[in-house]
Formats: sequence, C-alpha cells, structure tokens
Amino acid sequence: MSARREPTLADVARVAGVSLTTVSRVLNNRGYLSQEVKDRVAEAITELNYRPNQVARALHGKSTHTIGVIVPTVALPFFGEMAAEIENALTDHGYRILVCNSMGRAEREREYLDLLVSHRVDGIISGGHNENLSEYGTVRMPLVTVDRLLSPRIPNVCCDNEKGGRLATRHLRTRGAHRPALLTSRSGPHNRREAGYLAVLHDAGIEPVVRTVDFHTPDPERAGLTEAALDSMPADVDAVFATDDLTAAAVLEWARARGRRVPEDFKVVGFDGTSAVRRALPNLTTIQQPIADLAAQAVDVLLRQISASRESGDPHSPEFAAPAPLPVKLLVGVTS
Amino acid sequence: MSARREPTLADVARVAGVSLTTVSRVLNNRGYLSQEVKDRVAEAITELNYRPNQVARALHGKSTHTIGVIVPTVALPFFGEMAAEIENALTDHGYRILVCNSMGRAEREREYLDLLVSHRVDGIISGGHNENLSEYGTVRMPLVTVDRLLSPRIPNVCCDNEKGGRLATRHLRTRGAHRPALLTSRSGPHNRREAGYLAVLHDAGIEPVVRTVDFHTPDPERAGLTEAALDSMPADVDAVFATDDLTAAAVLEWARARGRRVPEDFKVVGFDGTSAVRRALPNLTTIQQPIADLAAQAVDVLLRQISASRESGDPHSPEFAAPAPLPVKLLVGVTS
DNA sequence: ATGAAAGCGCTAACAG
DNA sequence: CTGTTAGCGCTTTCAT
Repeated sequence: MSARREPTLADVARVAGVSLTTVSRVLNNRGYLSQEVKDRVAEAITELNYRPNQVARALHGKSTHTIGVIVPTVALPFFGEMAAEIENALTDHGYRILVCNSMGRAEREREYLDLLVSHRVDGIISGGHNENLSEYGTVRMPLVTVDRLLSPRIPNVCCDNEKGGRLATRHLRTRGAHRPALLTSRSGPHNRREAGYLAVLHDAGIEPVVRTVDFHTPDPERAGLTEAALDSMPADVDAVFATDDLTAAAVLEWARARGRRVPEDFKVVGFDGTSAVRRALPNLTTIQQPIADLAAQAVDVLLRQISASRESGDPHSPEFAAPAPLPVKLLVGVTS
Repeated sequence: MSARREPTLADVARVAGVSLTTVSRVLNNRGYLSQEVKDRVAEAITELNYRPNQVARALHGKSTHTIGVIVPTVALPFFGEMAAEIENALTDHGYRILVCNSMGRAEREREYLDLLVSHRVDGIISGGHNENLSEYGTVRMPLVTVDRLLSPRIPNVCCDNEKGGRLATRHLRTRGAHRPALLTSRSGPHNRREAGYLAVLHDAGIEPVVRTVDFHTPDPERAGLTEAALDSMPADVDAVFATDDLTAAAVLEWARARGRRVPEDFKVVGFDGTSAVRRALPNLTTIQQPIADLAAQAVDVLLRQISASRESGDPHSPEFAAPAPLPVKLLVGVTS
C-alpha cells in the first residue's frame, strides 16, 4: 500500500467526477470554471494528496523550470555563495537549479553541457575561469556566464575586476608598501585583476612581480607551490595582492612562518570577500565582490533571454550584450 | 535556423531509414540488431547531433536519474563541500543533483519537498540540523539524512559526534585548560557533540559552561550575539570548544579583541575541518568530519533503497537502518 | 531482426 | 462553462 503510485490527473478527475481537462484547468487557473467545480476538484486534490507531475508537464514542450548552473565546485566559498544566491534569485521566479561541479575538468564540463541539454533545462548559468570550451559555441539555449568570457555573443556578468586590482594595489601602496607583488591563478591579458595591478605599478614606476598558482591545483600540492612562489619573490617585495582570499590566507601563513609581521613588515590584500572567509578571517583586507548582485544580474539577463526565445526564437540576440561590470568594494581589516 | 527544435527519435529514424523502435533499441542496446542497422543509426545520430530527451524518458515511468539534495545552504563550506562530494559520488552512477537551499526556513523546506516529489526525483538526501518537519513522515521515496535524525525509520548517516566532542574537550584539558566552555548552536540531548563535552567535564568533576548562538542566525547579528555569549562566561573559563569552525574563528577574534593570547592564555578547538576553513585558518585545531566518506555512505544507502524500491516496493525497510557513525579526527593546529 | 501501436501524465486546440 | 481528442518524445509489448 505504501508503494501505490502517485495519483494522476485522471485519478483526480474520477474522484471529482469531472473530465481531465477540467482538472487541468483549475490547476492552471485557465478559462472560466464554476465555483462548484473548482471546489470539488480542490477537494479531490487534497484528498488524494495529488501533486502535478512536472515531468509530464515539461514533456509537453513547455518548460522544465530548471536552470543548469555550472561552477568549478560549490565546495569553494565563492562558488558556493554564488550558487546559493543564484538559487535564491531564481526561486522567486519559480525556477530551480541543477548544480554541476565541473571540477575544472573540461571533459566533465562537456558531459554536463550535454546532460543539461538532454534534460531540457530552460537555460544555463556558467561560472568559473576562462578555460575555453568550444562546445559552448554550439549551445542554442539561453546562456549567461559569470566572470567568464566565452564569446562576445554570450553575455557575461562580472564585477569590475580591473578596478578591484587597482583598489587593492593602491591600498597596499597607501599603507606604505614599496613593492607589492601579485599572486594570481593565471597570468595574461584576460586577467583584469592583474591588469589593474599592473596599471598602478606602471604609474608608480615600479617593476611588477607576478607569481601564479593555478586555480585548479589540488589541495595537497597547493601549499607547497604557493610557498615556493612566494619564496621566489625578490627580497624587496613587502606586500602581496592575492587575487582570491584563500590564497591570501596562504600568504598570511607564509609570512607568519617566515617571521614577517603582518601588517607591520608585510602587507596582504585578498579578493572575493565571501561571507565564509570574512567570518574565518575578519581582519583580512580584501576586495569584495557583490555576489548577490552578480547572481541577480545573471538571473535577470538569463530570464530575459528565456522569454525572448519563447517569442522570437533566437536567444542569442545582441540586445543581451554584456551588462556593465558591477562595482567592487575595498574592505579594510581591522588589524592587518 | 538557429532556433530549430532539438532532433527527436523520429528524425533519427527518418534519416537512418528505420523505425522508431529500432533507433530506441540501438540507443538502449536492447535486442538483436544487425551491425549494418546499428551503424546507419549511429551515423544519423551524430549527423543530427541527436541527444535523447531525458524528460520523455523519465515520463515513461522509468527514472529521472536525479536526486534532490536539501541543505541549509551551500554557501557554508561544510554544506558546500558535502554537496560537491555527494554530486561526485552520484556522478559515477549516472545521477545528478537538484540542490535545494532551505536557508533554515521550514516553509521553504516544505516547498522544496513538494517540488522534489513533483519532479519525480529518484531519491532525496537531506542534511542540516534537527529541525523537525513532519512532512518527512509522508515522503514515500528513498530518503537518507546526513547528520539529522528525522525518525528511526529514516537512515541517518553521520560522523561520531560524541567522540568528536570528547576528543575536542580532552585535547583542551591536555593542553592545560582548566575550565573549557562549550559554544554551540542548539543545546539538548540530541546534540552529541555537547554530550561528549559534558561527559569529559563530568568525569573531571568540572562544572560545564554552555553557550549557544543559533545555527541560522543571520550574519549581521551573529557577531554581536557571539561576543555577548562569550562575555557572559565565568571568568575562570580559559578555553572554548566551538562546535563548528566558523564559530571557532569568531572565538579567536573575540580572544584577540579581549587581549587574550591564543593558545597561551586561551585555547580554542573547532569542528568540521572543511578544506576551505583549513586553508583560511591552517592553525586552527579542529575535529575533522570525513565529509567525502559521509557523502559516499549517504549515496550508497540511498542507491540501495532505490534499487530495492524498484523491486519490492517499500523503500523504507529496516534493512536500511542507520549505519555506524563514521570516525572523526583531531587535527592539531601548528601554533594554536 | 525489425516494425506498428499503445501508452506514460499532462496541455491545448477544437467542439459543444 | 465543460468535455473530446490529439499529441509531446520515448519505451515497450506484441506482431511479423
């Protein structure tokens, strides 16, 4: 008796003594129904504890009300918070999220992309760093990226990374650093945080020092590589701008181990300002990304694409061009 | 042309010059097919870039290959890592996850439960703290909880919280603490970490000091409440066992602000040992939960329920009784 | 070894 | 206002 299948529209119709269509109508509140029928149906629904089968609804070609969210991994606070905020923003519009952790592996991401299409999600929000996956070019589906330039045709929501880089670097200089170094994930022209750092150093006539530890370095190797990167810096480097907070934490630890006092002898600024890391390290100075706003904007652009594609057809029209970068904020730690 | 609908089985059949059934057969590798037909169909599939519509497949009553994961929020490192590990374990079995952040609100959790049933997920993994939601009693679907006792009939996967509480408290005593206090989320008999703490203090003949700051306290109020809780402790308290790492971080901050040196004047132990917090605070001593193992076990028990319910009917048979708690590990910070 | 036809649960014309 | 009738894309008897 416990394994009896879920009740269907037909069951409700039978109990209420009306037709399938009528039940469907009261469910979707479409057309004119007599109050009496409405009541009878409502009664039958509660009696049977009926819940419309969304799968069947989706099959009809309507919509699955599901959005795929691809991130490196929700285990990282930044992406965890991003996913939570996206889910939050989407909930208000009746959507849910299918979370896909690519773990930085292109193959896995490719599989997920396929899977999301197979599941007929209504759209995709893809975050993570700028690995290029050609498959995205094939996706004919509402698609928005977060902090990830895939192609000029795909809207990308991001914060003002370059400004953040400048704010961070200037802050270090203001606090007396003579030669701040940059510790980032991947160096190159697409790295706007690096661009901001370089711009400030250039203006000040200081020779930049850039070190990298790849974003997807597994935890075990990470500590060693970070240490090595820091140890390889010229001796006159007296500050580090780390392009994410967790890396900044590693710099803090390195400084402690090397007997450099922070912030007296050595200064550090991070990036992201996630709520989790703020709780763990309230004194870390950092550039805070407006995560909730990023999520809201991504959702907004995506939903716009979705409704446009329902009408006209092509979701990738130029009207969804990349919106302006969202402002970042310098958060100064009390003691560092 | 870009908005042309996704190809269907019928399209493939037409191109390959065979019937629907045949295509379905080669897709599912069922029955005897001539090699020639197999090849022709495979060709048509790649030519059309066909991807089976999972929604239609699911409608047939098979399986959505989707598992609902309910957690307070993936924004918290513990639940983010848990979700990522669950997804990881599930991927190997061809399942994906629908993530639901209840945000600690019963109403939202109720809605999600409904939604998951509507979506015909194949099972649910529910984590979070022991708020009791009667709705879970109604769920006739494979269901496993993680660190959350819902009912004796619902298998619960957890780590050895009580042992963790004892390890933490004993560690503080060993390091010279005279009167360790407990800072936790909710006090009561179900709180096994607290039970471990109380047991050790009882054996040592020390009067316990328990303070609470609710798990779902919003960030803005949290700092103040935590401070107040700590300030309200008797003066002879010289150590705190915080039942999660982020709270432990707040204790560290409080100690610093009060001029107490850690670990010389004041000692702290946390709980969870997430990778994110370990990176942020490598020196924090903590009790590490085996998150990957918890996830793997939850998935294991759930999949067992799923295959059992496919055969016999009732997923909630006693054979899925709660497995033994998983071992925890004391991680000693270098400098604290 | 392959095909025809009947659904899965629901929505949406089209009648009445 | 309400019911009849086709499908949505796929799987699965049952024929051939």
